[in-house]
Amino acid sequence: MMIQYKTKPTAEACLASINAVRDALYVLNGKWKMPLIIALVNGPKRFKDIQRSLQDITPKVLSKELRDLEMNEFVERKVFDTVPVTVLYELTPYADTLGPILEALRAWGTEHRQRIVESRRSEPVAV
Amino acid sequence: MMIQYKTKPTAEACLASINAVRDALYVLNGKWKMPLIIALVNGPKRFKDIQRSLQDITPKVLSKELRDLEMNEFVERKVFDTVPVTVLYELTPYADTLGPILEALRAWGTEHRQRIVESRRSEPVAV
DNA sequence: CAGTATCCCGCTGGATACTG
DNA sequence: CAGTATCCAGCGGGATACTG
Repeated sequence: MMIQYKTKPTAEACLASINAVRDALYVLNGKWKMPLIIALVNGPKRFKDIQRSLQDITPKVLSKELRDLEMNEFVERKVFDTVPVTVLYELTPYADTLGPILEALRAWGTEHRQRIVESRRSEPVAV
Repeated sequence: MMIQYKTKPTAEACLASINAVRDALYVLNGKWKMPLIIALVNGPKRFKDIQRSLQDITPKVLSKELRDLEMNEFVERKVFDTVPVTVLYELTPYADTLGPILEALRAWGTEHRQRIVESRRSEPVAV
């Protein structure tokens, strides 16, 4: 059984789970948000450094994703008055509450990749 | 700290985490896949019943999502030779490995909704 | 460095209607 | 019931170029 219920699962409990997951996905949607948060786990980073961490994200998209994360209070933007200007992006304490989600995704993704690789190995080679 | 590392986190470990999460998101992407899986947690369901569980999903989209989940071996489609035909969709054991992800999303989504509701309460009412 | 400005393509996914 | 067919809007998101 996937989700452990204290009591026998009712249709209402199931619906509540579905809606809770939809709420979560609503703010974590898209290709980049969760990887981006992970990129900031080890401490604040600059715009360009995040771009490097995420490999092939374009500045437009990164900018938009960072704004989204700011609006949802996952990320704080800090500007330093240097020349040229320095900007740091830092996770908020609220972002830390995403820990279990990210860890579960990381663990599963690792296993999943392994599974794919192994199934490829046992298949006839397609040329 | 969001993700617990056995040793001091290196840039490589961070990159590995990012890629693992990206792998996971690749097969779980979109608005419906995870809610759909939850809808099947309590046992196999028929097409129409899934549609009802997910409220406003259209048959076209549901059909496509189910095919995607079948391809990734999360769901098995079983046809029964009744009149009219009966089709059941059932989770595979592999879908069960998603348990921690879904539970983490459910728990976080529940808290998050609560947080939003509370912050709304303390704000001036916008008319 | 830290972004913005344009352009644009493809996919997601909704509306509606129809079929075996 | 269990879908498919068509049509279509929106936007996620990439490419490229440019700015303070």
